[in-house]
Amino acid sequence: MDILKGLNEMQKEAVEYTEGPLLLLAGAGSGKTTVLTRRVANIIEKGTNPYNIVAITFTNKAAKEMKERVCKIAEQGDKVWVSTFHSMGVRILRQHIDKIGYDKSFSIFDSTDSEKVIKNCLTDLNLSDKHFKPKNMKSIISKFKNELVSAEEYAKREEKDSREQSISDIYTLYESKLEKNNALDFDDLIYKTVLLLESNEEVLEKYQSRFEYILVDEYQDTNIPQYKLVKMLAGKYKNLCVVGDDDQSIYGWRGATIDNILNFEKDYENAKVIKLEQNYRSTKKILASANSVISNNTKRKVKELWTDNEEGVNFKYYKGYNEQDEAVYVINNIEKMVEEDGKEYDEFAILYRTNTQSRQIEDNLVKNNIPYVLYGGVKFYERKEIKDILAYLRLIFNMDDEISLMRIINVPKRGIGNGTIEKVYEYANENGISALRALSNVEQIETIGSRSKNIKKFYDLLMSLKDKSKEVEIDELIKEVVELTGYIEELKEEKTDEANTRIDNIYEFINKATESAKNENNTLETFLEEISLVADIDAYDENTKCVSLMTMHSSKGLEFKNVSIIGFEENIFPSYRSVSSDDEGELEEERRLCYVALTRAEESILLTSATSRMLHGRVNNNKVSRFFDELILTDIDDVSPIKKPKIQSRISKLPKMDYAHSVERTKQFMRSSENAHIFSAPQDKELGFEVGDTIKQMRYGKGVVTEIKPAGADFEVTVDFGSKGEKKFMGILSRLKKV
DNA sequence: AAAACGCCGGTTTTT
DNA sequence: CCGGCGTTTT
Repeated sequence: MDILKGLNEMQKEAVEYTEGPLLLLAGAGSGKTTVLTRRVANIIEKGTNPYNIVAITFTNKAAKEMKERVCKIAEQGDKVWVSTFHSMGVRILRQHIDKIGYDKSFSIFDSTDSEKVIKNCLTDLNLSDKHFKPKNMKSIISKFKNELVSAEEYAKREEKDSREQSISDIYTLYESKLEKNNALDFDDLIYKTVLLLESNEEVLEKYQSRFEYILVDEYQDTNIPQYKLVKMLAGKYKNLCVVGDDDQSIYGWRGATIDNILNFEKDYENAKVIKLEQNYRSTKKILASANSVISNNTKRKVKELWTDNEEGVNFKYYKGYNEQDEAVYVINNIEKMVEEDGKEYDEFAILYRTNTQSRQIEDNLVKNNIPYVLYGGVKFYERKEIKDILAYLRLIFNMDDEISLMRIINVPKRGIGNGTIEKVYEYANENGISALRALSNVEQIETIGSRSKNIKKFYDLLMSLKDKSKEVEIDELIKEVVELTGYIEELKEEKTDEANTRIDNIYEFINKATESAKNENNTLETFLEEISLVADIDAYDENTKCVSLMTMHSSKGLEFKNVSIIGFEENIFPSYRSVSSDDEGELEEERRLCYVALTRAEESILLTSATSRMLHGRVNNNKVSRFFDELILTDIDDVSPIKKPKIQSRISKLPKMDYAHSVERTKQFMRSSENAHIFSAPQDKELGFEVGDTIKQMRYGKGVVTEIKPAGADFEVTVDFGSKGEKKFMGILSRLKKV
C-alpha cells in the first residue's frame, strides 16, 4: 500500500523525515497515530530491520493499538519493540539488575505495598506516623527518585533541619528494606534502569546499538528519569522522534515536565520540528472553544488547531440544584438523544475530575437500565481478595517478599496471631535471617511453643505451592492456592452478599489467568508483571455498546461523539488544591486538562454543575468553573432551570490576557446579545439592594449579598455572613433590608 | 485470637 | 461520608 496515501502535507513530511531528531507537535485529533505507524512502516521499507526499532508509549492500550496498526501495514511489524516505559524498564532490569545488586526475580511493589514498607520504617526509627505521614513520605521519596536524587546523595546533603534529617533516614531505610525484600517500587522501574545504564557501559552499549530508531509517544508526559533514559538510548544513532502536545501535558504532579518538550530543540542539535495542526475529529465550535480556553495559558508553544469539519451544534450548559439533579439531567439528555436522534450508547462519554463523582451517575444509569462501563475507581487487582491471592503468588515467585508474607501469614485464619508473628520477627532479626527462614526453623523459637505446629503447617503449604508452580499453568496454580488455603470455603461461611461478590471476583481472576495462560511463554513472572503494570484504561474496548465513564485524565487519547463533563465548578474543576495553591502552574495544568476533555468530543458537549453539592459529608456551594468564562459564550445554550447565575461577576473575572487579546475578548463578550444585559446595572427595585450590598437578616445579622436569582415571584438571595458561612433566602419573603 | 466498636483523618489526577 | 486503625470486648 502507498504509505503516503490520504495524508496532508505536514503528515507526509513527518512520515518521510526518518533520520535525525524530530519533534512532532501533534495537536489533539490530528491523526498522530496514523502518522506514527506509517512512519515506522516507512523506516522498515527503507531497509531497517524491525528488530532495531522501538516505540515507547505510556499505556499498554496505546502500545497495543500501535502494535496492531504497525502489523497491519508493515512487513514483520510484530518484530518492532512496542512497549510502555515501565515494561521496558522491567524488561531491561530482569536481564541485568544483578549488576546493581538485586536478584533478577525482584517483585514490583505497588503504592500500597510501598506505604507499608514506610510504616515499618517509621516503627524502626521510632518516628510518629502523625508527623511523618506515610502517604506524604511516599510522595517525597517518589519526588526524589523523579529528580534522580538517591538516598545516599540526600543523606550527604548539608544544612538539613531535623525534619529533613528524619526524612533522609526514612528514605535510606526504605531503600534498604526494598533491597532486603528484593523489590522495586514503581518509580524504580525507570529510576533503577537509568542507574543501571549509567553505571554499566556494556549494557548501555548493547541497547544503544540495538535501537537504531526510537519513537516516543506523549513526550509531554515524560519526567526526568524517562527523559534521561530516552536520551541515553538514543545516544548512538540519534534517530529519535518524539511526539507530543504541550497543551495536553496533565501529569505534572507525577513529575512530568513540560520542559522536556519545550527544550527539545535545545537538547538535540538540528532537530526538525513539524506541527500537525489540522484536526480531523471535532466540529468548528468545539475546536474554537478549546482553543479559546487554552489561549489563557502562558507557558506554551504557539499553535492553533483548525479544522475543515462542520461548524456543529452549540454546547449545552446545565446548572442543577444538586449533584443528583445534575446526574438526572445528564442521563436524561443521553436517553433523549438515543431515543429521538437515533444515537447509540457507545457514542457517549461522561467525564469528571475525581473518581467519586461517578457515583450518582452510576446510580442513575442503573435505575434507567442504561449499559455503561466504568473505568477507574477501585481497581480489580486492588480488591482485598485479589490482593490476598496475588500475595501468595508473589511470595511463591520471590520468597524474600515479606510484605506479601505478612499479608497472608494468617489469611485465611490459621491461628497465627500478632504475638506469634512478632516472635518470629524477633528471632529473624536476632539471627540475621529472613522471616521465611525463621518460619522454617520455627521449632528453634522457644517462646512460641505449641503454636509452632500452625506455622509448620503454613510453611509446608507454601513449599508445596512453590513446587506446584513449577509444574502447572498459572490458572491451575491459583485454583491450587484457593483450594489448599480454604480461601473460598471461609468466604462461603460468611453467607453475605459481600462475601459472594468476593467469591465471584476470585473466579473472574481465575478466568483472567486462563486467558493469560493461553499465551505461549506465559510464566508466573510475566503474569505478575502484567498485573502490576495495568492501567484502568487498558481495559477500554471501543466495541462495547455502553456509555463510558472515566476521569478526564483517563480520557486522553480517546474520542467520543458526545461528551458530558460534569462538576464544571470551582473547587472541583479546577480542583480546590490548584485554586488555593500559590503555584500558578497548577491552574495552568487544570486548564490543559480542560483542553484535553473538550477535544475528546467529535460532535457535542454538555457541561454541568450543581448549585449545592455534598462533599465529604458537607454541603458545598461552588460557583461555575472559571473555565466556563473562557469558552466562547455565544456557542453555549443554557438549559438550566435557573438561567445564567452570577453573570455580573464575570467582568471582573475575565481571564488574564495580554491587552490586545483582552480588548478583543471583551468586545466579543459585549457584542453577544445574551450577555448585553450584564452591562446595565442589575438592580431589583422590589428588593432594594443588589449584589455587593450589605444587608441585615433577623437571625444572622449583617452579611454581603453574593448572588440574586429570580425564583418565581420572589428572588433567591445568597448572602455571605463571613465566619457564619453562606445562606440562601427568599428575598422578599424573609424581608432582607439594605444596611 | 477474633469480633465489635468507635474515633480520627483525609479527600485529585495514576504508570 | 467513607475507610482504616487502634482499642475494647467476648
